[in-house]
Amino acid sequence: MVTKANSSQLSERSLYLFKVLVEHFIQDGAPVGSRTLAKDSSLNLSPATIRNVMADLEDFGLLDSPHTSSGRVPTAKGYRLFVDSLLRVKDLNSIEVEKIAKELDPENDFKSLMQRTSSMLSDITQLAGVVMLPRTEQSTLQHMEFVALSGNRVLVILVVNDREVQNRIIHTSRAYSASELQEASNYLNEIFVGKDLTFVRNNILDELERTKEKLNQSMQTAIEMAQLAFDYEKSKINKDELFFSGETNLMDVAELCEVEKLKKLFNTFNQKRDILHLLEQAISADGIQIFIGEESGHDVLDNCSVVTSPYEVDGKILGVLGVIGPTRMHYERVIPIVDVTAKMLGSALNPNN
Amino acid sequence: MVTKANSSQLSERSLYLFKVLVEHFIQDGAPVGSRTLAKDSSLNLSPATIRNVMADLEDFGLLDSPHTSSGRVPTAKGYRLFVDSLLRVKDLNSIEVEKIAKELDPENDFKSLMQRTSSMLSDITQLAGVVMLPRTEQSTLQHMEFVALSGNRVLVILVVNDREVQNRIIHTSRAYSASELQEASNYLNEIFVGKDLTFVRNNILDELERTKEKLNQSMQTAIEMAQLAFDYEKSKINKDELFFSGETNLMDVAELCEVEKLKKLFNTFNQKRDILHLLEQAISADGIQIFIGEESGHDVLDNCSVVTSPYEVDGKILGVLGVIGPTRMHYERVIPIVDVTAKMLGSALNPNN
DNA sequence: ATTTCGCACTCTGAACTGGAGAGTGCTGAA
DNA sequence: TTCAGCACTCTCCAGTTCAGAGTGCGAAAT
Repeated sequence: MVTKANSSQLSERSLYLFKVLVEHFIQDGAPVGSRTLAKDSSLNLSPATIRNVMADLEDFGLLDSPHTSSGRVPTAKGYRLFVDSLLRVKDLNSIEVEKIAKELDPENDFKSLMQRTSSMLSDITQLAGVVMLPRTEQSTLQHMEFVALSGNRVLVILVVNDREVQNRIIHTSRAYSASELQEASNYLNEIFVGKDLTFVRNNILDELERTKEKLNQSMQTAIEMAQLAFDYEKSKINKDELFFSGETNLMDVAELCEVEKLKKLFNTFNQKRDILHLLEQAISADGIQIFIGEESGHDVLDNCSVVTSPYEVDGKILGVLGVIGPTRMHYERVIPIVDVTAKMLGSALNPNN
Repeated sequence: MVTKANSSQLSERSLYLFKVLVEHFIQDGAPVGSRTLAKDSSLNLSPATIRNVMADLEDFGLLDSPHTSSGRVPTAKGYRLFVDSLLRVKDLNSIEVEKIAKELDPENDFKSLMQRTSSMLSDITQLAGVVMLPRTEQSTLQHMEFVALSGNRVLVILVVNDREVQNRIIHTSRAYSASELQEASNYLNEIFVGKDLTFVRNNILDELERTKEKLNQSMQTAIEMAQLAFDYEKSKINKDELFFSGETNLMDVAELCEVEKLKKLFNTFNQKRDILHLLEQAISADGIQIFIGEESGHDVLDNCSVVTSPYEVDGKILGVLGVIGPTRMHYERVIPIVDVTAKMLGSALNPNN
């Protein structure tokens, strides 16, 4: 299968025309025909010439025609070329930067900051926004506290990693007084603060058993608390968190507006698993990463692209955020928005500012 | 406009036929014609007779025909009559009761219990499930704790109402040591535990100022903490919480499967406001409450019904849960499910069991 | 050698058609 | 009061047609 184009490279002109075509398609959503492209390109070429070029581009796998006689549409490979080499990213105007900055008020607590970031992303792009906070490999216990509730229940509060708070309620065999619990938590904090949570879970009982000789009331209490508190610990910790927003924006996208497709897409969002998996791939990337259509490996995202960027504090990557939309999205606008948002979220999360 | 029916009451037979019609329609979703109904009713009446009855029912506003020559469909008023007087609720089989019970494991903490309840509701009904935890008028402070974080930040943990935990991070003017914070929280707990949160917010500074004479380090710390911690308190507290599940199930419902309608519906879910408003109406109802179509007053819910029930602990209503689905839903199944779930959630939340 | 023109061809989508099927309302007879 | 008969209405579907947009290719023009 030798390609008809007589050079293995596409000419400057072909690439230019390809770029114009993609831009036109992104704007309109309708397949682009030779006549339209001839007018749009301001190259003073006739439709017939354009047709030849388009045939070449099709041979290169950059274009496709939905049927014998309709205009051309970019393929996934075409989009890839477009975003990699042809796209000129627009700068954000200051109003938009301002708007982003305002939403990312560092005063907010962690979760609502994530939530707001994702909602801001969807708002400003009119697509779906997503922010991931990945499972932290290392969870350092920073503080531990027990609060007595009614009915033999005790509230356990764990502060980990200088920011996260985890609560759970445990049922105990008897009621404990506030001072007993205070003593127990003092005791446990003394031993385990600064240790990794996995370590704590694995060693807490041994540790306490080992020092059994100086067994006293507060120790006994501590043992029961620790046992219960870390019992189903495993299920709660190490769980990625994902914040979505603006899923409904995707309902306006022509490519997706069949109910069946939408249902699959929304179910994928709700399950979170697949999206997490996708975003995890982006976490090691250096900056903006773009998954186009099938590239993501999830066929629900067939007509979708995902634009992501990791966000970091002090050079340490904390998570990934991004935007999910149709393959046919305004990359030149979405890319800088994701980029700026990632940087700003990073600095909003920096405690030293 | 005199009705053609010669009595102002519908006959026993008419009501029976109406019931059969509604059941048939709920099953099939297609308008029911006289022939079909004649067969279904096992009354040995000819289609022509049935037609007369149907005309009467239409005069009463219970039925409607989409166009001149198609079968009849129940109106909102018709559904109302159906669920109020005609419906015989099925008992749940023990397998389903078992399933519900298993999901509502009382070990779980508050939020995830709500979440699981709603997800279980949607799962078992194949509709959308919703659980509301309404704004608590009364928020009693049960415990208060400060944890030092890096970078002049302090984590404030408030335990209120014997179950809820609220966290926020405040930025302080200088770094505080753990023991300083411990002292401050001890001090504040001593004074304010058991008080209403609104009261605390309004009086905390005065209170501390009043006792200024014995001003010392821990007092000063306490003042700064309290000031910051309760500063934007108002925005966090008194916020209703709403847990949705299975919204995508509604995408299968024929009546709603236009993208435009779905979008409006999903946006309504996301905003939560309207749904909260609706559920708040149900909170004072004694048991199961059903909103049919337009009755809800929200026109996004035009083709939807909402079946709700409050759930309570020790006779005190805690919140409302329910199911949202098409008007054409299997009420005889959904109603007992909502009913049982509400009761079981109540008992799962009861600390004394 | 590239570009262009002309032409036959293909495919889509909207508009129209006719017939089958389901259902109705009404009238007059049982 | 019930029912059979009948004319009528409306929907839905399958064809058919037709304009419009676009293509590919060969031959002419530059």
